[in-house]
Amino acid sequence: MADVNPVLLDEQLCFSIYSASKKFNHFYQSALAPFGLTYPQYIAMLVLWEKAPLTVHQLGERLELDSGTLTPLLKRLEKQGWVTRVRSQIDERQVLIHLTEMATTKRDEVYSRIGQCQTLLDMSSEEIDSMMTELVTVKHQLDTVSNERLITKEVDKVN
Amino acid sequence: MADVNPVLLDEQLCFSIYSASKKFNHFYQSALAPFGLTYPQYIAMLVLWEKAPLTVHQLGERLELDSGTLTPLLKRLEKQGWVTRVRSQIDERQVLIHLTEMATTKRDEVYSRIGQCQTLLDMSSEEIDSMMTELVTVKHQLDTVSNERLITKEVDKVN
DNA sequence: AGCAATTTAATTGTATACAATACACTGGAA
DNA sequence: TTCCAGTGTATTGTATACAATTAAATTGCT
Repeated sequence: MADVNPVLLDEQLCFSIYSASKKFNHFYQSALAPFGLTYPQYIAMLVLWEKAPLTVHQLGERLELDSGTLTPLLKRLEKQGWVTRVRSQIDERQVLIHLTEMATTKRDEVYSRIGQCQTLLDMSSEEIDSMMTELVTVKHQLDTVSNERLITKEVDKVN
Repeated sequence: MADVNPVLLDEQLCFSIYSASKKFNHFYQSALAPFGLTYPQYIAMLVLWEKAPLTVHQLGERLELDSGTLTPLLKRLEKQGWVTRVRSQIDERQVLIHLTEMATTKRDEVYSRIGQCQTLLDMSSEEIDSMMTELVTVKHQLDTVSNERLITKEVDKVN
C-alpha cells in the first residue's frame, strides 16, 4: 500500500479547490450582505475602485471573465446603483463602466467590513504566501496543458 | 513598504482559488469531452461508481451540493444514459440513483482518459499533499467563521 | 389511531460561467 | 470610397450553485 494513486490524489486536490472556492464565495457573500454584493460583483468593484472607467473588455481581462458573464453582472450593479454603463463616443463598440458617487462614497465602508471579516479567518501571511505560490504553479500547469491540443477540440470522439 | 495589506493578500488568495477552480473545471471538461461529462457530473459519477445506488441526499453530502443543484444535474445524467432515478419503495420521499449498464461499462474508459490527462499536469505527490493540507486549514477556518453569528443572517443592515 | 414535527425531493428565483453566435462598428486595404 | 477583416459587446443556450419555499411522506408522541 506504499503506492498512491495519482489519479485519485489529483481529483481530491481539484475537489478541495472547488470546495474551497465555494466556501470563499459564501464567506464573501455573507460578509458583503450589508451591501448586497456577491463575490464576483465585489471583485469587479475592486478593480473599478482601483481604476475607473474601464471597458467591459478591460475588466474582463483582469477578472478572467467574458462579456457573457460580465454584461448581466454589470447590469445588476448598475441597477443597484454602483456603476453606470456608458457607450464610448470615440468607439461605439465599447461600453465604459464608471463608478457612481455612491460607489466612491461606500468604498471605505466595504473595505472596512471586509477587513473585519478577514481578521476572523486568522491566517498568517506565510500560509497565504505559500498557498498562492503553489496555486500559481498549478494554474500555470493547467494553462499549459489546455494550450496543447491533446485536450482541445480535435480530441478523439467516443460515441 | 515592509507592511503588507492583509485584506488584499487574502483577496488575492481567494481570487487564486476561484481562478484555479475555474481552470480545473475547464481542464476536466476538456478531458471528459469524449464522454460529454462536465466536472460536477464527473464527480457525481465517481461517487456513484464507488457505491451505488445512493439517494440524492447521500450524494449531496459527499459532493457538498443540495438538491437544487443535483436534481437537474441528475436529470441530465439520466437523459444521457448514465444513471436512472428510481423513487424508493420503502420511503417514497427518497429517489435512488442507480448506475446504468453503460455507466458500468464505460467506467474504466473514463478512468483511463482522466489518468492520461492528469499525467500531463505533471504534479508531484508532495506538491499535491502540501496544497491539500493547506486547503484543509483554510476550509476549516471558513467553516468555523461562517458558523459564528458575526457573518450570518442577523448581521447589521446597511441601507 | 391521530397528529405534529421532521425529513427528503422538487421547484422557483436569482446569480454566475462560458461557448457560440449575432451584430454593430472601426480601421485599413484595394 | 467601398469592402472586409478584426474587435467589442450583447444575446442565446446550457450548466452550475444555492436560498427559500413547497409538497409529500415518515416518524414519534400521545
